[in-house]
Amino acid sequence: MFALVDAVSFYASAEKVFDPALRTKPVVVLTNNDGCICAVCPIARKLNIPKFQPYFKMKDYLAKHNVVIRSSNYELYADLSENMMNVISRYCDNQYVYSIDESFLQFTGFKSLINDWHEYGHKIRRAVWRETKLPVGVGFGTTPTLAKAANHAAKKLTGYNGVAIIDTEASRIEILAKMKVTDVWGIGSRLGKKLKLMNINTAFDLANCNARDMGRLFSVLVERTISELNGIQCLSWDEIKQAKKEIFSTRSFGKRIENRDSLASALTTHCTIVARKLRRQGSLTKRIVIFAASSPHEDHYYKKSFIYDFPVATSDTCVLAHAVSIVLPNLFKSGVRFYRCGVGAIELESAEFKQTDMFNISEDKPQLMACFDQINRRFGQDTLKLASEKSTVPWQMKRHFLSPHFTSRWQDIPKIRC
DNA sequence: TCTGGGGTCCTAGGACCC
DNA sequence: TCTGGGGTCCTAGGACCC
Repeated sequence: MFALVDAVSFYASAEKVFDPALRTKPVVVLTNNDGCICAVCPIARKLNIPKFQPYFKMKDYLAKHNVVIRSSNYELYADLSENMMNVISRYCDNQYVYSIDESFLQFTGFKSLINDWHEYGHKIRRAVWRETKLPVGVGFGTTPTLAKAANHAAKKLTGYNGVAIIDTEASRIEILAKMKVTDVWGIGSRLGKKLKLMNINTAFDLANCNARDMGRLFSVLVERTISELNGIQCLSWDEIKQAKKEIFSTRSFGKRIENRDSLASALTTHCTIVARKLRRQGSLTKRIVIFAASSPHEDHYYKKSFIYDFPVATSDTCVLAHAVSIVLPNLFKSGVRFYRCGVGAIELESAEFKQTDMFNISEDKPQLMACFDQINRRFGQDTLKLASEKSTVPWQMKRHFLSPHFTSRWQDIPKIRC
């Protein structure tokens, strides 16, 4: 049995944790740079506010309905996520954190203790609410994809009230028949359109297709999804947990930049993020891509990327940053109003089995990096940085509606009056 | 005044090699 | 009469997720 536990519109719920006055109000949260709406709380959902619409297009509508707007406060969300995951981890013997607000659970050693999955799901919900004030949905299923489907039912379909279980043929059919095909994990809007032409509308319709045929028609992913919907497990626990094959850091700028130094400092910052993620995963990269672009919404779209190969795989921030300085003269073009840039590690290998070079030309300083990570983990991500990142950041994100840093800044810690 | 997220993986097609 | 393989690497673009 698998479970998927995730928060109800996590970012919006997170905003309500330390600001209880918001709990009865419609709240939406915007992406970086206040670009799009990325989280809509259940109250706001009733106003038919769509996700991933540009904010400026919805601005008037939100104002008209007195919707509370917040910029993404990732420092806060990361802390609340950690608290939430810790509580959940007590209820299983194997947890995989799949995204900031979702985790898959396995109960191998717990089975004898659980005689009622329904009651157990509610137990998890109550504990998370009691300890973190975050509402979660719990879905149980015999495959990861069915657990995802049950989770969808728990939160979106009427009558489930936060917990749903797919463990029998009847419960499987009941839930899948009520789900749109595009609500299935792995089926997006594009595939949804094509499936509709084939008269496949619900998750149950899809489950009844021949997996092999559909695999040939679309992709292996679709084939696996169909099998999983039929209770045939294709994604093993290890596969779910598999190390990432690519690691990217990209961002658009708060305002356009046109000078070379700013672009250099932004790219260096992306290097530090990518290198940090690599080290956390225990990976090294042999190859990175460095890119910069103007806005695709403007005329004269400029986009350029360079591949940089390292002689020896690395996860050293300084080595990655050096690659930026080499590539930059070819990437930067004066007159271009840069809108976005990024760095991606695209050929990863395990740090455990590092291939060294006969002449030992590696410039990695693993101990320095370990120290670097330790200090930044303890005192905040910006405590130590490369000089080339610069301290003044003209390209910083727009976050006009930011809530206080309740958990990560002394002066923002909530005060309780007795 | 101007404004449009961020991350990961897969596939198809071309180029090249033996 | 018609016919010619199989593997790897690279890249761009598509698709999905939250």
